[in-house]
Amino acid sequence: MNGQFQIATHVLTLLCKQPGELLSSDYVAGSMNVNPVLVRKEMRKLRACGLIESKEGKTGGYSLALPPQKITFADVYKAVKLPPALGQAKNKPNPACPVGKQIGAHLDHLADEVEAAIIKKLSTITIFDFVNQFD
Amino acid sequence: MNGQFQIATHVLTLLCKQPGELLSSDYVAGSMNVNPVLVRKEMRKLRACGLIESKEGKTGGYSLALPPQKITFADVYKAVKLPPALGQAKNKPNPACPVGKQIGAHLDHLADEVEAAIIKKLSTITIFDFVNQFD
DNA sequence: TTTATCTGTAATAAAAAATATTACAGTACA
DNA sequence: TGTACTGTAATATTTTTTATTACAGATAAA
Repeated sequence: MNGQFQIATHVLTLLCKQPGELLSSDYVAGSMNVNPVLVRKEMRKLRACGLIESKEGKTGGYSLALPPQKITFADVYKAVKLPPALGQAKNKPNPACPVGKQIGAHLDHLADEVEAAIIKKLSTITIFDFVNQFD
Repeated sequence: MNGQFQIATHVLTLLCKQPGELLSSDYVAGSMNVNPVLVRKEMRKLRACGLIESKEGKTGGYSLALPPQKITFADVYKAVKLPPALGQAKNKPNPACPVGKQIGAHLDHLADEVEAAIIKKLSTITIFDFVNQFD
């Protein structure tokens, strides 16, 4: 189970709904029953990609760095860096086998195509679109 | 790390390259440095979806149930049943929060769209295409 | 200037998932 | 009847994810 994308999306949704306000990791974590440190870890990734900003110290917290119309889920997906959708083999196949020798490269190519398809789909949906679905 | 899709693809590739022969789980497992029981588990899924056939007893083993031109990676992906590409949250968000109350349904919808995009892409590539890439 | 409340980060523990191993019943062929 | 497979369960090991604890550093307010 991997809820990193969900954490990132939840925070971005809250930030989008409360523009101007700085939200703390404790507040967000409470709103989603998750540990505050996990929230801060995801926020680090989002900040590294320029999607959010953070302020330290008392009255510190997180805010959007871009208008929500400019943030797509492709940006979120890339920032969060989930494991590949098709998984990843742990063991090296037998190089003496003609199939084993080559299959790694072909599987990598297939995985790349799938990641590209995911990103293409996600790039069509912004945080703004997502939040507008809420009542 | 999840190598189930890779195991299934590796076996299907070997079966495609050696048509008519029955391959044993031990043979395949040795060719990819993986445990034979894992191979048999993946084969059960592929058989449940009608992609392969198996024969018990001495001289038993696995073979394709369809011509490789008829097997797409979408079939493989559905058979193997990987965890969702966007992950899945473990904890239920706070229902008292207006965002927490609704976000699950919206995230599910997004996940469905991504799975559909993956399957659409994978449905364009057959095992036959894949194996033809090999020297 | 001191205190309170945040972020940032590391270290460690606990929980969950994937893989490996062992074991053995059942099947089919020689 | 012995051999070599599949099918499957039970268990152990390894890996990954999540939770917890701890604390340094930053910033605002008392």
